[in-house]
Amino acid sequence: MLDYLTMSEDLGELAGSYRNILRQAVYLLRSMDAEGELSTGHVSTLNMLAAGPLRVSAIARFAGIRVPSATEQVIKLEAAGLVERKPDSTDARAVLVELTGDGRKALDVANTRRTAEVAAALATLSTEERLAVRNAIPAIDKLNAALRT
Amino acid sequence: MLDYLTMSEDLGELAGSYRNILRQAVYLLRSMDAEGELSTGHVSTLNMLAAGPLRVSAIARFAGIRVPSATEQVIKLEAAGLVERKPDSTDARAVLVELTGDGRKALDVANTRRTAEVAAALATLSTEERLAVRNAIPAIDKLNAALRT
DNA sequence: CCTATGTCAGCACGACTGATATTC
DNA sequence: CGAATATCAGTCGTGCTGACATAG
Repeated sequence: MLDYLTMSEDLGELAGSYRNILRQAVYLLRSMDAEGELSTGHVSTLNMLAAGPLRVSAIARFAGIRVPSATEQVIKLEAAGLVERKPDSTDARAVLVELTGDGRKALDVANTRRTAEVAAALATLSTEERLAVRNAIPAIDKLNAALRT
Repeated sequence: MLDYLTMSEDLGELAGSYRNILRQAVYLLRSMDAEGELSTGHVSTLNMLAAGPLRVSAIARFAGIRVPSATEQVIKLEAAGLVERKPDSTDARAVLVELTGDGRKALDVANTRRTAEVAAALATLSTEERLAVRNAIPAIDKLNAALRT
């Protein structure tokens, strides 16, 4: 009984800490936006396409946004010459969105810079702290998946 | 030399994983917005004020936004009756923003629901996974602070 | 006929820059 | 006078809902 109460208490406290971290993350991501480079949202979308073409509805699902919002993103990226829209030969309703060569280049530039920025911050941690972050990543992944439902 | 290369490689890999988690966090936070309740941004602002009154410029600094954006937030919260603006007796240029009783009540409701949501997700993890998350929080805090600069 | 896919139109929220008092 | 504080005006990005066309 005491154990149960203690654990509940800890869960709430841990949940509060985790909420704080989530909140920080939003501002962090935005602060990594740089002048004349891809925005965070565009980088996310292009990263999804790096593995291969996707339907607009699939982009929406993976990004956690509605289909019309995904359409809008795709239109902007197409106007910038970073993706192409092609018909799906197996389903005439669908549209396949594919990275262009320019898109892949721009994505590489953005990914390199952003990852370097995070790596530099990781370098300021102690070895133990880095280990703690590394060990938590699978659990955080699972946690995020649980929250998404 | 080999060690150095290996460590660099790991740093980049860890940085990429961390970027993935950051990206997820944005959508997670938004998905916790509920109908007829405070938005994520308002909850953040009110949480800052829970400890005591703050200047508009302090709110902007803590939230990582510009002063005009903070002013806008404060105006909306004031219109909703959740905060009050009072003059600073020590500096006539400044404005002190303070929680009202209604603001504290609304904040408690929102915090309780949001923390419960995260706690429920934490409950789906194993004890080891929860421990890994808990152990990583101080390091992630430090990491976020390093990225902010 | 009903569902799935994508687009368009119109709206809301929240950030930004630039300009403007007011006070230190 | 220059710097700091807050506000206002106007703009932009990005999400949403609702309506629609087209294809399965």
